[in-house]
Amino acid sequence: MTAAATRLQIVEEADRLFYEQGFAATSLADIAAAVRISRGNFYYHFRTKDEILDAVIVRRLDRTRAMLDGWEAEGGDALGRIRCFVGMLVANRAAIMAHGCPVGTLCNELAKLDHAAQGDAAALFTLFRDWLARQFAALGRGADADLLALHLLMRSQGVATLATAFRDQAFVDREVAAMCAWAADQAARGETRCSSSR
Amino acid sequence: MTAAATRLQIVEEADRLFYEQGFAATSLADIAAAVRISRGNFYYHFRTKDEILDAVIVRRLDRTRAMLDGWEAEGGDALGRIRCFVGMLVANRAAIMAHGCPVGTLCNELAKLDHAAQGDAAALFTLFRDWLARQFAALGRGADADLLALHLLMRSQGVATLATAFRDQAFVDREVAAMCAWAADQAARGETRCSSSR
DNA sequence: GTCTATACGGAGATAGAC
DNA sequence: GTCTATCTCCGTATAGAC
Repeated sequence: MTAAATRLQIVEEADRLFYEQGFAATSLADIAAAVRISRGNFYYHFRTKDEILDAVIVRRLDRTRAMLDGWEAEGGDALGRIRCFVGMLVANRAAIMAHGCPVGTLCNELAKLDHAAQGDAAALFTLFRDWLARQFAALGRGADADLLALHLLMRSQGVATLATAFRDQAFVDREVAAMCAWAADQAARGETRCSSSR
Repeated sequence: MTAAATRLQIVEEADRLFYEQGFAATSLADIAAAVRISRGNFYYHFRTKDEILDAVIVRRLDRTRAMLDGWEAEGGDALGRIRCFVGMLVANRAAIMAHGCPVGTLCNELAKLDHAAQGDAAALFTLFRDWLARQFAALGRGADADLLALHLLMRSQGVATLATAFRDQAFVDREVAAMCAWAADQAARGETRCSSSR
């Protein structure tokens, strides 16, 4: 096995386990068992557990950027792209009901640990925030695009937290529909403003 | 020191530390140091760490009930009582930006640990949910009072999570104002339905 | 690159003196 | 009731053979 391949596997399994069990509750032994290497080998690739966390966050940032770029490339309109974002809650419903939102729960955990990587994890939110703001701007809501982005991000986080606590699929579906309706309404207001300013 | 007094102090300090640092990250040594007892003494009052968690949740349930009863007794209308709920986000803003919502973060952590007390922690949410539903019912929204309650609870959770990640006071204040406006709008719809059905 | 063996500290929990 | 001393296990991390 090449060093890069093993390293990648470690990061992949760590990513999954940190999400499912949390960062602190996941031991290096857990990760080593998942990758099927010895605990000792581990330290050839990373010096500390925190270094793995950094690598996991970098991986998540990369994959999130790729996902957002993919939605952008699909060729729909901005409202359709916003629906892609909201659709994550449906696509990952089962995982979210079991383990919450990967971003929100990581940020919460690192905040409680007062961990140095707090800011890096929050950058994941910023990626979504800025991307959403660009979509709202494209809908003619440039003036408060960032506020609308934060609002939608906020609702997705609330849905994820309650979905985990209550394990209620119907609740998720209802709130997702409400978020889509809200987004469409915001888009309509953007249109109105355009035509009224002509 | 009487047994009851020491026990109470343990639960109080554990409550605070579980909130600030998380359940798993708080050691019995941390709690013992805060209460200024030895680690050994600890086991005179509780057999396991999980038993302390149970006691902390019971305490939180009791205090939450008392708080909700207090808002009920203050004598305002249902809309005012809903504003009391939303106002928690402002009153506890600093703590929430540092450690998140006590209920949401506990539920998230216990879900990841697949902990037996998951359901007990979720009962804290149910307390707020049912209380809010009663307020919406009083506003003439009996038909979808529970859905409205869940929606408001959802938004409060989303605000708490993003407040922790971004540490943005202005965001909290804006969303709180939006929640109050939304609640007033829901109340108005309740009124309308009443008058139109006359 | 990967392994085994091990050091070392801190966790939860117990025993028994006072 | 509270203490000190101790047990055992598991965590991260290191050393050195292969």
